Amino acid sequence: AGIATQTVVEKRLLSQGVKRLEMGRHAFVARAQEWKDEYERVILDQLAAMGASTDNARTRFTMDEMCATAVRHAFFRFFEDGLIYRGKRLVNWDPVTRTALADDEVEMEEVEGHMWYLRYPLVDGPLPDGTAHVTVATTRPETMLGDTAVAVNPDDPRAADLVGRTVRLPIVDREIPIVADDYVVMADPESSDAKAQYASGFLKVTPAHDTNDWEIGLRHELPVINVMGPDGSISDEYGWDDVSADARAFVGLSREDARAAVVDWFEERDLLEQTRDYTHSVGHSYRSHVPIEPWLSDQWYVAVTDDRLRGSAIRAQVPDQVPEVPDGVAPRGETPGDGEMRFYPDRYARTYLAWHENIRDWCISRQLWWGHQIPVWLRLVPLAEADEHIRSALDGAEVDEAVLVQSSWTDAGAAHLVRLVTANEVEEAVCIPPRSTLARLDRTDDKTETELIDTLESAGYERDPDVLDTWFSSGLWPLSTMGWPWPEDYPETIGLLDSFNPTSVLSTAREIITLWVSRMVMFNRYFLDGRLPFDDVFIHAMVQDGHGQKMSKSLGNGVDPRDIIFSHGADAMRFALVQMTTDTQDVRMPVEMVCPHTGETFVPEFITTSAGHVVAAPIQKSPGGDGEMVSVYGEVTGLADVTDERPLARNTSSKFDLGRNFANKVWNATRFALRRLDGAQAPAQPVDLADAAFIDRWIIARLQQTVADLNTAIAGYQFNIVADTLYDFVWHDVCDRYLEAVKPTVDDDPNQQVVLGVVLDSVLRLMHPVMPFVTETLWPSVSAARPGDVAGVDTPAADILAAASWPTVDDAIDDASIATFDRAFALIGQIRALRAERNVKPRQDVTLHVPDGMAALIDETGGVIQTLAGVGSVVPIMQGRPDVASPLAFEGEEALVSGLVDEADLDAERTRLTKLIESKQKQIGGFRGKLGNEGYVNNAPEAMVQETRDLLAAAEADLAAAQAALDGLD
RNA sequence: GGACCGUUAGCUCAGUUGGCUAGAGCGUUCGCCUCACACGCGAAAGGUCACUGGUUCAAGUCCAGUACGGUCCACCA
Repeated sequence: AGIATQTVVEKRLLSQGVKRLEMGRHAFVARAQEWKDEYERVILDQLAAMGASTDNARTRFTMDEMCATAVRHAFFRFFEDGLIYRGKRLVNWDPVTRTALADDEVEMEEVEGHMWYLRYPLVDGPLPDGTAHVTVATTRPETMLGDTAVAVNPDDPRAADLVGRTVRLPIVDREIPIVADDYVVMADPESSDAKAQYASGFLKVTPAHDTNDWEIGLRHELPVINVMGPDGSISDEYGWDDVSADARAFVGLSREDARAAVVDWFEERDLLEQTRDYTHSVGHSYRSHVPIEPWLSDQWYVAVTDDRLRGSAIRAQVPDQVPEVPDGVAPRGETPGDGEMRFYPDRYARTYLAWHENIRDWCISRQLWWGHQIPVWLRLVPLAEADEHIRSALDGAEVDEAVLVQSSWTDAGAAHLVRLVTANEVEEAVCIPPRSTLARLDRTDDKTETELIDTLESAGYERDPDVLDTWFSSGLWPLSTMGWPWPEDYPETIGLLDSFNPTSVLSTAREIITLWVSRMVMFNRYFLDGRLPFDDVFIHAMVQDGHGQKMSKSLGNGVDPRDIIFSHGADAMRFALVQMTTDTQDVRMPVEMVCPHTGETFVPEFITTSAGHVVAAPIQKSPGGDGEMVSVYGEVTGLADVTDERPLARNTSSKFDLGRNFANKVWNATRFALRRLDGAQAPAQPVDLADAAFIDRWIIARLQQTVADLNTAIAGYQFNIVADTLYDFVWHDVCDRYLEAVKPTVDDDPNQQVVLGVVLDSVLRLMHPVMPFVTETLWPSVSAARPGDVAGVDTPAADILAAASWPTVDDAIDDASIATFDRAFALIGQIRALRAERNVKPRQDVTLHVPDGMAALIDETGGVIQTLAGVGSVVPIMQGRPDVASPLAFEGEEALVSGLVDEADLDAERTRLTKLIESKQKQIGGFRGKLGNEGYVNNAPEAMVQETRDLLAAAEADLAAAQAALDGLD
């Protein structure tokens, strides 16, 4: 619910020829609701397609009745506690759509404009040095009608003579003071700062039409004169009451026309000193794309700078991320939640802190129809007609100063905010709580909500037409979705607040730390006695397109997850995304498109059209060359402006191939294993690993190591490590090594069948969070097929994988088996390399002639080396050298492989061994260099130095073995 | 203007308190339709870790600066 939605709905209606103002508020909100329902379905479809484990019975929308109650209750509480106030402030006003915009809805654009230098004559005549005027430099001459001062930097040499004097404002004939203010940039043509180059040293101060001037106005207590109306035209109806005869001619002009007219007026009277071209950045409305107008209007604010809100948000941070709260914030205390909120990665703790240190009160009113309407009724009455207690409360108050008083609208004792709008007119504001809160207030009258509103409206009150900023209701999310404040009114929510608030982690995007995270923390802590809404905040990376641009709807470079699911499947998409989730700030995803007609894949181009939009497609130049024809997948759809057309093609990205292949691998591996487990008998006892084959002890050890690694990674929100760990274990250890190794033995080894079943079962459990669909699908078959348990591996049965327990780890991981396997695999690697080099067919077994040490390893690993390296027989090397054999050096010993080829190729052997010798020599050189360095030997940890010595010894032994082999060739 | 992120193999990226010979996937090259999987199996080639300086026995990793790309904030920082 927000400005974007209203804009989209408005645009849609307009395309049907319907205007918002004509259809009326009620009908418009109904249309917006329809639009929201449509997109809600899309979003819920996406979530379901992606396999989000959400409780769909508790889907919530921030404008649901339950959430609306929370919003109104929260507003009422803040109002009563004096944390909501009303004040005149400059807002970012869009004169076209006539709405105020949030700062983040303003887009800064570089504009090529002018700097005009205007002369304002001194009132009391020239100075002794002849100075008769001051020259102000401005890019917005039309606002001079509202000038109430001229400012100069106190360090400016001219300040001494001029500060305290007055100038006569041309056109308006208003006498305004010259004041000293540090904000003013001093003129310096040599400066690298454009502002100083263009400055005259004198700044016209227009508090009603410029945010900086507003601040200066506050510092010098300057009058605020608003000379514009809501459409941006010059007007005398919004606070301008000294309109001179000359100025009268400007009233009614648009701001653009007024600018030209003011410049002409000055030029005609020789008061325009000069005009220079000037490029500067100007805030534009993201809706209408016109320059925004800083405009004075009445808005509602939340006093987030109050220590109860800002201070509480800061105190929530863990001390090791924020050791000390900043000055002006109460220290952490015994309040629950203090010092308990942690950001991942760490750096975002500083982002959050910096925002709160510099926070300003939050303008929460929006001139929209779509949203929670502000629950306040307002009326203006002459001071004389106000209630006695209001008059006395306002006694001595200044204009615009708001005062909370006891309300007279009901005897509930509720608050009532009053404020002098002018010296003799008072604005009364009454907040009405939601029905459920009203019913619980301790009061003696029995008026219902409707009756109260009737009473107020018959007394001349009208409801504020504005709605609340989206983030006001979003900030209440952890509360409003759990039935707060009155769960007893929603039986299905009873107990939820205590179960899910605080929740363990909030996962969100960094751009939302200020908008949303901050507000949730402030609100939750305020309303629940300090309780945090969540303990951890995980800020994930953002996906950018292949060019490093952020994906966005308006750019059209975003990707619908359903398109990826269509091309690769949900599990593949999830796996790839998890793997991309590193702790950096952003990740790139090259986007391709698939043409629905030809099936061909192409990289879309994004072009900015004359309308300022971007579309994707192969681009063709129009024949006339007077514009770009946009051809969407072969069909020319017209010139440029096709942003609302959903592309006919689907997006895809080769980024997801890896995940698709992995899902396929798991499926096939399971298929294979199930076939081998078919008919397996359940043993009476869990298998004791001491009785198991070496390869079984190894895979269980690797399983346990993997579980431990996954647990660590998950606890630290290191999701890319989770994906990589799973991939490495499942693909390489389970599939490439274990499954291959057990092929010859598993059919006849009941214990191995049990281990295989347990490994398979565990793999599915470990992979389920990342790839839920394929694993859940395989689960029933695997559960049924696994014959038994392995002692020490806890995998209790479960009907549904989603609800199956996570494997627990035995503390004592069999590291020895892992180390032994690594040695064996190194030998396997050598034999395989040899086979590849000689083009030995996979089915062709070779013979390995081994020395004693290697024989022990082969023995210990029980056939693994033979199976994985394609070794048919192992014979002691002492029995003699075969005629045709290739030597290899392993752990300092020489072995021979025969059966590779029929004829010896001595040159190939020499080349290979020489290469090996060179590489060993290089290694040895490195190790010796290190050990020869006294600094290293003396300063590095002893274990590391010893390790280097061992490595050196091993490399030297390998070198000797390789050298012996080379010599043996002759 | 400020803050933050990135720059490592042709491409997309790992590399958490500095420490073994800098890794993965894709792509490339060679050999395989080996009875789970060609979305596969085995092997190989490929990197002066953006640049400059510094700290250290030791720097992809820490510090300072530069260049390029990106994100956010902009009254403030």
